[in-house]
Amino acid sequence: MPRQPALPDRTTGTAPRMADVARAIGVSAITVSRALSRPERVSPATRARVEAAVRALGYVPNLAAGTLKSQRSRIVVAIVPTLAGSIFAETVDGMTEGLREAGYQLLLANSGYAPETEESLVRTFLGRRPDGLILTGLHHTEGARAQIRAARIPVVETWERDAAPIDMNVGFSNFDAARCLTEALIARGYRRIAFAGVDPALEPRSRRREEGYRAALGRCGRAPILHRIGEDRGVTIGSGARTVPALLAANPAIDAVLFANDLPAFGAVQECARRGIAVPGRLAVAGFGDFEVAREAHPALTTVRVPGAEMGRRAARMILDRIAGRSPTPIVDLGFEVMLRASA
Amino acid sequence: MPRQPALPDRTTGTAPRMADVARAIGVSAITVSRALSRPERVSPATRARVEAAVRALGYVPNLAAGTLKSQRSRIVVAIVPTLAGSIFAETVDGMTEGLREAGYQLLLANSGYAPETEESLVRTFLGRRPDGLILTGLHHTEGARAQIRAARIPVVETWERDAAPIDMNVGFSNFDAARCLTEALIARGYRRIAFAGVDPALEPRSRRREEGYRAALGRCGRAPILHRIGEDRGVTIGSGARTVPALLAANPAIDAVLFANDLPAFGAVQECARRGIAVPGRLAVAGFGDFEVAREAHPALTTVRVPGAEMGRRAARMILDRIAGRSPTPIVDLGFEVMLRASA
DNA sequence: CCGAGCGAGGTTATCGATAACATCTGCAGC
DNA sequence: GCTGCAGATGTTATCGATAACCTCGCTCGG
Repeated sequence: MPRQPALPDRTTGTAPRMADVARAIGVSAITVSRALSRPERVSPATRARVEAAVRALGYVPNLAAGTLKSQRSRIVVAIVPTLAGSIFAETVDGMTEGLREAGYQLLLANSGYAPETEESLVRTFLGRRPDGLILTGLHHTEGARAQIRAARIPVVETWERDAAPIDMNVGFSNFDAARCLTEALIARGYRRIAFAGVDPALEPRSRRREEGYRAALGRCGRAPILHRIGEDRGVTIGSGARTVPALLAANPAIDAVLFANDLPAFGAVQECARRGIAVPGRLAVAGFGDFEVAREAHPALTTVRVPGAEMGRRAARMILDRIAGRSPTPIVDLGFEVMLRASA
Repeated sequence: MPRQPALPDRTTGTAPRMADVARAIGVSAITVSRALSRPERVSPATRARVEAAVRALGYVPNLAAGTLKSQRSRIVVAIVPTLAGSIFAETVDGMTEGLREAGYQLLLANSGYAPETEESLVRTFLGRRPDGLILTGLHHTEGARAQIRAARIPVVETWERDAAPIDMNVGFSNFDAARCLTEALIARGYRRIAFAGVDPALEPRSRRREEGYRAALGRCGRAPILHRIGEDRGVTIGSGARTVPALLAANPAIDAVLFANDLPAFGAVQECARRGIAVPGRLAVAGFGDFEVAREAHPALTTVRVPGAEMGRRAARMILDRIAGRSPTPIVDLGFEVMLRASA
């Protein structure tokens, strides 16, 4: 049913359009558009009348229409593996923060760590014609990469560091972080150090940490001792607790264990307390991430601090810079910090 | 510059449109549209040709255009206070899960616990013409409520329970949960029970918990002992640790403390261990939420389990049901479960 | 006194998909 | 042979905002 083109027609339940606002104060639609999106381009008097009419009518601009014509959606898409477990949540918080100020919105998806899911998410979300895209990690399917490149929008990959990102990259070296932490353990005199990580095929970042650990051990001619955690429901405190007896049974001679994540490391420390295993006397424990629980553990966890929220903020800023025509540094290494505490 | 209406014009860098796909296989645009959104309405042969052409051209439908004409955005907006701290993160995970299967996308915002921020977020996000809206809690500004009602879309309020929601409601009673937990403490013989919550003006759910606590105490004629936590950076483990000495200094006679959140409760348990305060012998500690850390604490935390992820899934389902024209039960109480463990 | 220059606002065409309505083909039923 | 009808596909108008271009009136330097 065509809408009445001449009369205001406020009787039907349809939401007011820009033209309705314009008619109410006797200006054209484009003036309303300008008053709302570029206020400096209309006279203060007109601007005030537009604002009053907008309020009076309860007008809410239809951004789908604006997006269609202007080819700018003011949407940034972010794909993270999961929000649970607090690992990526603060990165996402950092992103929304930066984007909101600039009037951009965040369309969020979680891939559940599966690259194929990511690919199908990418396809669907690109349909919104986002002005930017933020991905977690560097491991994407070839199909996803092709689609992303074809979209010709700013892209930031986070949580890892790479010299050849799809477009831009903000992160830190999981490899170096784990290597430095392992070297710190070696420096402290531990010799039989195990690594407990999740399936490397599922979590590339855990794999890089494992490689860093191997590299550090290799330097002093020691063989790695690997243990898999989190077969159940991911990287939990409980999975770390269960690791302790299994690990000690399989490798009684170890004197330290490095977890790919603070949560299971914390669980291990707790479990050791329960079993009367001295930490770090009998078994040193180290984590990864420096979550709050690491500081508050007893003994406090030796771990690596990573720039979670800062990666989110920077990623948002890099996207916005590019949209604004500036050229941000395309590769940013935010580094990490080894936190030596009582557990190792 | 008008796009070539007759020739394919693949030379310019513009993304292919539906019309380009249609031209490539000699059908009309509407047939492509149908093949993609209602495949059962075109012949299998045509459908296959469309799919092939879509792949060949790398066509990605412009959802802004579709939204504009069809008045359905396939977007659901969710506003949560924060993603940090794992409280709401799993609720959001639950939402995305349910929505993705139905081809809907989640537009996420965090209000930082401030109703005024929420109001401005609502305004902006309604501009996307979402097909549904999921809010945290029942406390919204009058302006926000008016806008939401005017949008005439399905709305779900979560994390609290109310007989008169804006539209639909899925949650649990924070009041009853805290009351039951307090009564359980009383039943266990504790008499001087303190409550440690955040500023009630900032967190309505904490306030309701406090009221439940008061109600339980009132029944057995005891006066409440209140303590404020989290002046610093919100509800952290550390804030709970710092609470212990302050609380005992101000009220040496207390024998139990109920925290509005598991995180500070956990911090308190840890701090007691450090200070040699017996838990629950000298001081019983209870939390709220049943996060994993509660189970893994030492002693394990007495707390209340709340249906975090399930609220997200149900909220998504209720929205989708309404969109599909079904009439879901508008008010769902998912309940809670008092978890009696060793700490109280 | 005139025209350049600028600020304020208007006109028109268009972004890309889809709803609504129209057409066409083939086949069942009488 | 003809009507009716379902299934497949096409035509047209439109969703609501904004880019691009245009007009008008005013100020001000020479």
